[in-house]
Amino acid sequence: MANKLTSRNTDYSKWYNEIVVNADLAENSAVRGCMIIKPYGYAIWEKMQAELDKMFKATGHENAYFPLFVPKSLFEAEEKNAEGFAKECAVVTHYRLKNDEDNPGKLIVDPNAKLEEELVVRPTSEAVIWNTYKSWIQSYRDLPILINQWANVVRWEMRTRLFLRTAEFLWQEGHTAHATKAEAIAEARQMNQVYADFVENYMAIPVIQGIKTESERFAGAVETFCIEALMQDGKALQAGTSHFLGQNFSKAFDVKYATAEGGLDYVWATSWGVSTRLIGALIMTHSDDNGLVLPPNLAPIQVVIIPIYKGEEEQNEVAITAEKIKRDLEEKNIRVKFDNRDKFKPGYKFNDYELKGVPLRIAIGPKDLKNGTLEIARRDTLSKSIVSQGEIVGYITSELEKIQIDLFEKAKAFRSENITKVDDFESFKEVLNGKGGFVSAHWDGTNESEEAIKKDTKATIRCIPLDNEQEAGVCVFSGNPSLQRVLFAKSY
RNA sequence: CGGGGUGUAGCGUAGCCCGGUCAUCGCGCCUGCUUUGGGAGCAGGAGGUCGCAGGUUCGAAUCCUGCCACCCCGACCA
Repeated sequence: MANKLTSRNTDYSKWYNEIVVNADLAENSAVRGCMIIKPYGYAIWEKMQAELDKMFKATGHENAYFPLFVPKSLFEAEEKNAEGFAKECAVVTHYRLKNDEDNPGKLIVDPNAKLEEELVVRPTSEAVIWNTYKSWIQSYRDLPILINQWANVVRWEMRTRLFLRTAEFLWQEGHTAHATKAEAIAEARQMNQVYADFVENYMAIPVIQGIKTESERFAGAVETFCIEALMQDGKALQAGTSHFLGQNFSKAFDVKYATAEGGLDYVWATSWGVSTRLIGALIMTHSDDNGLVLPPNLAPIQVVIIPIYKGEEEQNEVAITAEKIKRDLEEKNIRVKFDNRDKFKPGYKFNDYELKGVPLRIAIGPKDLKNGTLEIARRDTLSKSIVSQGEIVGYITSELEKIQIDLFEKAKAFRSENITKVDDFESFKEVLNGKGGFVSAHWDGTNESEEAIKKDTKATIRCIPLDNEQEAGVCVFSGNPSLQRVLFAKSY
């Protein structure tokens, strides 16, 4: 039987809406494609932010904040970058409304309040930041600058998709400046590694690190590193990118520094980012027909305690033990919720927390009080076991660790099954249209073949894996010689 | 912007061809009683300018015209 969440052409938004997010803002279309993140979903994002932030700090970065608005003249300074984003920019042209004389109670844009220069709502912040760096950098002593910003950005996509491609999204963007090319490349690679570590260790999503081909590269970058994940429906998802920007931005914004040797040189740059898209990746990697499945390391609630009772007296008795277990677990820094609401029955709560993806559930009722036991249920496997109250803290602690590992291993096994090597174009198409997933195939390295394949199959080159095995072969499309296999997939 | 489709309560829907007790049903919401180890049952209740504006008609959710919005497929994409 087809799993709702894993079958092809699934409307994931149904889950999103029920569980974390409501994208439906208004009858008024202007904000279509934006998302409302509900408290529970935002708690997941906060947890992700906290962990990423620690990793950024550990690698020497600091947080700062730059403006939302980018004067058009700044925006267009780096031509390739500007061109790449031009088609999806929201632009502020006026700064005032006034009463509509023909339509009492309504407002119109005041034509007298037209801005001299339009303001682009940032789709990314390179322009503002490099314009600022210009005044911060004079000497090699000012380098490196290692800054990250947590912000929202706007990209007016033709077609939006909850979490994966919303018109506005939350992200972090790191922007660094370096004295040497080697240092900047090392930084870009390092941050890609940080992303891979975070996504694998906290989100339990296996990723492939690689570099993008020219056509998939970030506009304005010399090299784009990425992490690519595979969703349950066989489509690939770009989960994060880290760019080596060369001297493109320092030249565009004229950011030069005095070298130690007394010369003058342009600065080397990187930028890197991950976004709320990762929440989408989380849902689409682990969840099942019963709702979300959250890895313990990110779950806002790791353990929920559900009391079972008849009557107020029994409820009070159960609550005493439940509260004690809650305290014991919290002492071990486990995030616990005791849901003692009388308005809902146990069965309802069971389902509710399954929908929310809470990793472990403890049920406690009269039987357990009598026997000194508890019923523990795992969200990922839906299995139940009876544990004695005295052993509960140790049991929960090790189960949470186990779930974290099991989720990752399960996703990794799925991915392994869905990387298929093919050597001719017929089987290439067959795999893509059949089981999907990544297709590992030889490619001659030309734009033309890549483009032709995309046109024919809708598959793109997701990446050239880092440390890729070199292997002579022939391009699956053109038959020309090839040095290595690359990963193709249909993607979000 | 090209090709297809839809718009009825907070959500999901029936009715539209063939105009007239047609505003239907489910979920959710409110009240009361009974319930509580896997989404409770019964009884009662609240909630709708049938996307908007015209038109045809004695009468329009239903037919006609115009407009608006949204969804799916393409170009774009963290």
